[in-house]
Amino acid sequence: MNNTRSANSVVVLDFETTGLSPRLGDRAIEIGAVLLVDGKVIDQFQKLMNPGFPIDSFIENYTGITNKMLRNKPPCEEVMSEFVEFIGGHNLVAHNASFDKRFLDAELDYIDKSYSGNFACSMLIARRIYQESINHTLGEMVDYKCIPTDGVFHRALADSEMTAKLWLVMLDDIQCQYEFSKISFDLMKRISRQPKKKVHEFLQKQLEL
DNA sequence: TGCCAGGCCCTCTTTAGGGCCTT
Repeated sequence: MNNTRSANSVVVLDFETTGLSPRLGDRAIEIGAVLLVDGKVIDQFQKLMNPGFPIDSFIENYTGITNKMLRNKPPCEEVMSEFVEFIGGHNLVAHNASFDKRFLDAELDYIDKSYSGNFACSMLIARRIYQESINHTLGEMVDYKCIPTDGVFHRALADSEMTAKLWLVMLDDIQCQYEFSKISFDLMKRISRQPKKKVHEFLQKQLEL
């Protein structure tokens, strides 16, 4: 179902992990993701995984994921083998994508697998198009854009669903403000790379092309 | 030996420093 790449499809993902750095031994403990096609969620993925060592109390409190919950869960290698099939050839989105990309790359290295899609970062785009917001955390963006939630934060599927909604709101806002008939994933990536002060000028120029 | 995230981005910048984001 997910093995084809569409210009209008993207997998929005979020990891919960044992810490901030795979290079220092941190591992994934949960992956959540939704597949967006033509602006609609048509599939989702959520699994807890056992990192092979106890998680500390900070992570238990931060995520609500406990050592007891992970005790009988499959190892990261097994879950990530399933998840790479879910990703297929789709492009990828995450909030602060550099973090999730590091963990995705590290976990797939363990099982000698890879993916072909490109990453876009919803946080970098939000910083450019919502420059007046006090900050650009996922929680603040949800409040700022009045995005409905079920009140769950810092769990992988809930955060990936909120990021997906934010992604669609940003597409809609850009499309309405600049009267684009269609906005590609590649254009969103290019927006995220523009200097903040030149984003407006960049988008206006795109309309003239 | 001991320490340890790392990419992005702004500014009192570029021979740097520090805040923002993610867990």
